[in-house]
Amino acid sequence: MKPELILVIEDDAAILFGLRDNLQRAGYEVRSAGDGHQGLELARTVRPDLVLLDLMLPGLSGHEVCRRIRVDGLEMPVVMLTALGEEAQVVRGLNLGADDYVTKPFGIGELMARIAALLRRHRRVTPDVVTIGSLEVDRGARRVSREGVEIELTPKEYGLLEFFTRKSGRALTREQILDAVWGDSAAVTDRSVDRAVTTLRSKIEENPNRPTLIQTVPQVGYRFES
Amino acid sequence: MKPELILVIEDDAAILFGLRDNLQRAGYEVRSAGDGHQGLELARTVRPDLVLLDLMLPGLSGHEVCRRIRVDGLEMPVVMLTALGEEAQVVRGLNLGADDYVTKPFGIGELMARIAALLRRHRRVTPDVVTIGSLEVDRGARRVSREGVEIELTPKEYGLLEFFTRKSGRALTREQILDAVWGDSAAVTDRSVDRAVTTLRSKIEENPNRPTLIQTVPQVGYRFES
DNA sequence: CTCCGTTGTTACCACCTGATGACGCTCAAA
DNA sequence: TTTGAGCGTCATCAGGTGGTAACAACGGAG
Repeated sequence: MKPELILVIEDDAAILFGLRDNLQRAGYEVRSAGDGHQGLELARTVRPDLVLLDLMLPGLSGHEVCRRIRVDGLEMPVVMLTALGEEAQVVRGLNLGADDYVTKPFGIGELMARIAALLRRHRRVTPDVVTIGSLEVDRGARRVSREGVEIELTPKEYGLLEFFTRKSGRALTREQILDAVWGDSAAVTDRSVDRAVTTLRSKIEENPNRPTLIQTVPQVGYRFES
Repeated sequence: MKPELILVIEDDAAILFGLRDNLQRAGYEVRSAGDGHQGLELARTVRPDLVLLDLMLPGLSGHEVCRRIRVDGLEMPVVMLTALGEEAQVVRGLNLGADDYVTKPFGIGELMARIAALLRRHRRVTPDVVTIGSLEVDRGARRVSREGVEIELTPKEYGLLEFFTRKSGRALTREQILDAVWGDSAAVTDRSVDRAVTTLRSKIEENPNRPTLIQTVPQVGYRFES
């Protein structure tokens, strides 16, 4: 099993050092950022398994980083680090989609246990390799195969498929798909979603004319079988 | 939307009363138990959406209750309530599968926010599905089925049915239905509602000639059974 | 019993939506 | 510079969808 990747967004170098040290000793891989913008960028690109997020940050605030992470559809657990006596802040953070918070100064044992609990719960919900019918999607290795033979997908095709696996069983609007797979930066028509779905179907469906994995939901978008 | 059900397992009557009061005011439905055995029994039978669990309990300890809940494969979030200065206990609790803990005395606002956050996260994974008699409407997947067999609906039919499920039990005028399902943009006669209801009935009613799910309310419109 | 307003049902067809082949732009590798 | 893969857009086409109309059925009022 690949070690789990934790992103620490924290501007206090001493605390960051302590966290990094403890996390690595516990077997996690660690990336870190010193301000909000850089942290958000890393969260988007390296897709950590969990984010440790200081509330007071230069650049974007911790709240804003958390909110944008959720807006982007990223689902990893987020743990807020706050100073004492900020209950109001905490409430706000939790409402923005944070999963937990820990008050500084914190017991390192407690923090590690919380992290382990969140990762365990999250893993239960999103396993690394997903099997739908005879199709196998290995999110860890970024590989797709059917009956052992690998299916080559382009980056966009894979991104679309991975998004589908994370939202399997739910009807997804083209807009949701665009936001998640293309990102809000790209100015793209939702016809492009259709196009991408067609090519993806041609590669992963047994019979692309009668798709079973990716269903069209008329007037809405698509649904991936669960 | 049905209110979410929270099970509180707590032996201190004063704290229990306060929790119950706050939870109900926040719109949750509350069940409670005063000892571990009874609490576990309730968790198994009523399947609450979340469990608030005191650590010190007569009968089974909070830890034991939590462990058995997980052993049983129940996946609802569990929040532990602990007294101050029990970090070791907390670590143990989190490792047993608790999702969070709160230290007494706690700020009620913080507790409520944590509860809301956990429910939100958990709900993201379990789509909301409504059951009327033997009919099952999965709003997340945009699917309808009866006894496991899927019923294919056109977009308009589904939109109409979903609207009905959201307003079930109330008589709805054709105008209300038009506004909600067709949108004010479309200039459509209210005979179209009749027609849509007819086709919908033909698909979802056991006996379309004697409708039970969608009742006609003469001179007004229709009512969906609740 | 008859008339009339309301609702159910069926047939028809204009329009829209989604699938897909073709094309061209961009970017990176050779 | 060339080449080719990736990908977004466009045009076209087939099939489904749903609105309208026309008629049937129903039920209440007089």
